[in-house]
Amino acid sequence: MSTVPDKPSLDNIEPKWIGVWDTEGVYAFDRSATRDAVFAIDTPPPTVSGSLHMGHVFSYTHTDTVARFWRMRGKSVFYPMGWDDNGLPTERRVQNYFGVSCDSSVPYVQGLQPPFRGDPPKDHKPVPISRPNFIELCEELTTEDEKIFEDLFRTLGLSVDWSLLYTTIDERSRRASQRAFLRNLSRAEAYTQEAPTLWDVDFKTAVAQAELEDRERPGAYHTLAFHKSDGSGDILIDTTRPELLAACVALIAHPDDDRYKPYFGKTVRTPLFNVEVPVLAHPLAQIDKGTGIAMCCTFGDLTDVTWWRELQLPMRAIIGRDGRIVADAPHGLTDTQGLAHFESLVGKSAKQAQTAIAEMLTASGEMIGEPRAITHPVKFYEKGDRPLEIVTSRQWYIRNGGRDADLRTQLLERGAGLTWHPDHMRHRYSNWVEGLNGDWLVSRQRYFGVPVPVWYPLDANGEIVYDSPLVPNESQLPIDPSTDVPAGYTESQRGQENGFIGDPDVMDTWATSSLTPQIAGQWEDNPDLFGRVYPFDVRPQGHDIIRTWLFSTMVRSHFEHGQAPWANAALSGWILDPDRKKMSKSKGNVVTPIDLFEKYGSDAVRYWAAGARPGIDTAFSEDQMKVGRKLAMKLLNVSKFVLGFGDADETVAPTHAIDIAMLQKLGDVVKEATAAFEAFDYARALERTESFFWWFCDDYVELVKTRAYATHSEEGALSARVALRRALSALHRLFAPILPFASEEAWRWWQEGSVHRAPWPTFGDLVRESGWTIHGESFATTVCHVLGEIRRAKTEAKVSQKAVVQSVTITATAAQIAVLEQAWPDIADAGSVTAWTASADENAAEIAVSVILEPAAE
RNA sequence: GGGCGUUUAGCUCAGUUGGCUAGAGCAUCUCCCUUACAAGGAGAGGGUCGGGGGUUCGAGUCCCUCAACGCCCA
Repeated sequence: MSTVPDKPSLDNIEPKWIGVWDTEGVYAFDRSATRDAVFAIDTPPPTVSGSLHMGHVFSYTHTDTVARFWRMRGKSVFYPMGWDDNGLPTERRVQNYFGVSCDSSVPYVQGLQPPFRGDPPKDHKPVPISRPNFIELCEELTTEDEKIFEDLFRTLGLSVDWSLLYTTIDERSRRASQRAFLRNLSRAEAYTQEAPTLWDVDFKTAVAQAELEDRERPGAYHTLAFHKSDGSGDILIDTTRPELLAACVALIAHPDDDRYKPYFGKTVRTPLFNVEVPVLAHPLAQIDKGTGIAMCCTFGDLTDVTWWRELQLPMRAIIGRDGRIVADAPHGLTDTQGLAHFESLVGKSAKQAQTAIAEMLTASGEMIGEPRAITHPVKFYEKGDRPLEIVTSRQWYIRNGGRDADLRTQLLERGAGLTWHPDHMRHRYSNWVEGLNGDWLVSRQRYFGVPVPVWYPLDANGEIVYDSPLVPNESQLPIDPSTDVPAGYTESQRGQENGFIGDPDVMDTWATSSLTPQIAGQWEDNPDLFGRVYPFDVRPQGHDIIRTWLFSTMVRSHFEHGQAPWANAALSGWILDPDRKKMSKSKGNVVTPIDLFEKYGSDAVRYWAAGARPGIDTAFSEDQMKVGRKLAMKLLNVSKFVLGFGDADETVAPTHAIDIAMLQKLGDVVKEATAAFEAFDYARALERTESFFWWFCDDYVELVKTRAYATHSEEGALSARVALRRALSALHRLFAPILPFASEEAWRWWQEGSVHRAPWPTFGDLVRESGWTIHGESFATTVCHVLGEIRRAKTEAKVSQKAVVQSVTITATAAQIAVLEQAWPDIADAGSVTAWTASADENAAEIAVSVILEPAAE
């Protein structure tokens, strides 16, 4: 029995089916399924501090189609969602939304009311609040944002099991993050070290290599005269950072550079400050850059750090963590006039100091000529606005192969062992790992994050003993060392001599999100569950974060479990606007997903997303959404039509050749779509299904509809109805991963349960009978060619397709004529043909069709 | 500078191990209010497959080379 509405509609089918799916638990993960019966997805937790955009819709749809496919293939699909609310983006949003800033020195205020809730005026000065108050506001705002995200993902039709939801700041995540860190620490995979570190002077935090980006910036070469200590003249160097002159510790040239060979081992005196520094050789000096000899300062760039370390140079840091010149003159600066020069720079920003020092150098005659403007790449924190400085600080690191060739090789092998979709993305991984130049810096001097879970003893002088950190027992996790107390101490000993102090830092967001398989799989908290899902089947993500998220997840799993965290990595491309520019808020070309859902329906938006091949950048296209809506509507309409012929005995075998041909064609489509989905190529699966579907509607249904009405015989009608219903069932299921709403709508008119729990179709579902000898594809091609010629004749004569054809004359091979004879009654019905004649010609290149229309009635 | 990718119709893209006259959708044009669908249907026009060279009976597809664009890394 089927119940088909008179007027099928896509209106409001989203809330209708979302509700039913929830009630029926269609997407619930079966926790009793063994690992081999599970398909586990390591879903990317989106950052909730931004708005949802088309990029989310795009890539999450890709994953969802694959999830739905495997669910229909009988797998218990582990499809969790997480919200990445941990970290700097949230802090920033909270500052802007509430008009506050975090200040650890401010005391906690019970029931604090922030000055604003949204849109503080532009001239508002942030109100400093305590760290606990700040974190409360972070939690308040993320809770609101997460609700919006969930609604949107539900409307998109993601088949997520929402009971598996996690956030990267929740208790379970903090526990997993701290536990993994402590285990890294116990195995010496994590360590703390005081070292030069890339530092963002605005955010006042260290940043990791993976968060850097080069930006082309204007700069200027200043030519400075250093004075040979023996008084025999000057050596000229070019520098873009003269403000660091007081931090100069050496001049460095290439060992093969004949111009400077005579001076290696000798010393020069710096301009303005009159500090004696050595002239040294190092292969990183570039012979063809500037004058070929550079000043090494502590620190202007990463090359300076290398020189400083390898040549064992002294430290003369002059830039503070606020980006300004520090008050204390560096070691070695003793010259009275030099000290006066330095004094005039104290407190200036790097930029101000540069201007000031250029003036002084000009006055002293130690700058040769004018500064020459250039543009050059400068390192920035990817979220930052000012160039990074390098300051020395104590930080936590996790080894990642950047300083260890063996580990690097192991991690390269892990990456090589993944199946990448598309395959060429593997190069992004190996490229990055091969280029690592240091370990992974995980500590951040921020507030809203997972605390580094250690304390340090204080010695009798109140000095921190970094070498022997105090660690909590795993059963205590998660902890906050700023409020929790290490074993054997009392709160009163915090900060006291012979007492203890908590590590003040939090871990970088990636240090937690690198554990999403462990967090979602409830590692250690629920070993039974973890054993059923880990290692995961697939990590879907954007290709822009291979170096961060994908790689860091690999590192953690490699250390903790000795294996890759997943078998597959599926990379999504970018969304481009119709002008092929990357969509971004600043360009004002962002479209809100919710408006598109309302305008075209969720299925239509999914159709657009699923049309993009894996990993390929794709233009945003409302036109494609219109096509998707058309397709969804067509699916409803043809379903209504097919079901309108009434029930048919499903056990009857189709007898008419064209029916058999259609089923064989569809059987082949099922094979192709299945293979495509197995390879994560949802786009190919869609394309094959869709292309068949339009042929099915335009040609096959038109050919058989008259017969199916039982115009000629019950036997012929039954053959058509059985074939139509078999095909319809398979089509509903084939479209279900892409168009979950329309498929479900039509499926439930005549089937029990959800299409999303129905078994994925097989070739055998379509071709159940053995002994069919028809070649479906060529049979259908021959028949449809003739049908097409009849239609064309009518179009060219500018008459209705309903117009009666007096006669059709066909020249074709005997085999083709045999085909046409079998299908002729259907062709005649579809084309309103009265009579036909055929003559055999074995040499006919193609079927010749001559159509004579009946003269118009008038 | 190194790596990777892309280049096929006006636009967006398919084209799998080399194999019929290179395809689809959108857009354009023509026709048809046809009984599932007018938010529909039936048709048509439109291409030097980025350039050059090579392998082959045969190249959009394989090889070499050049170019443009994009991304990643240094």
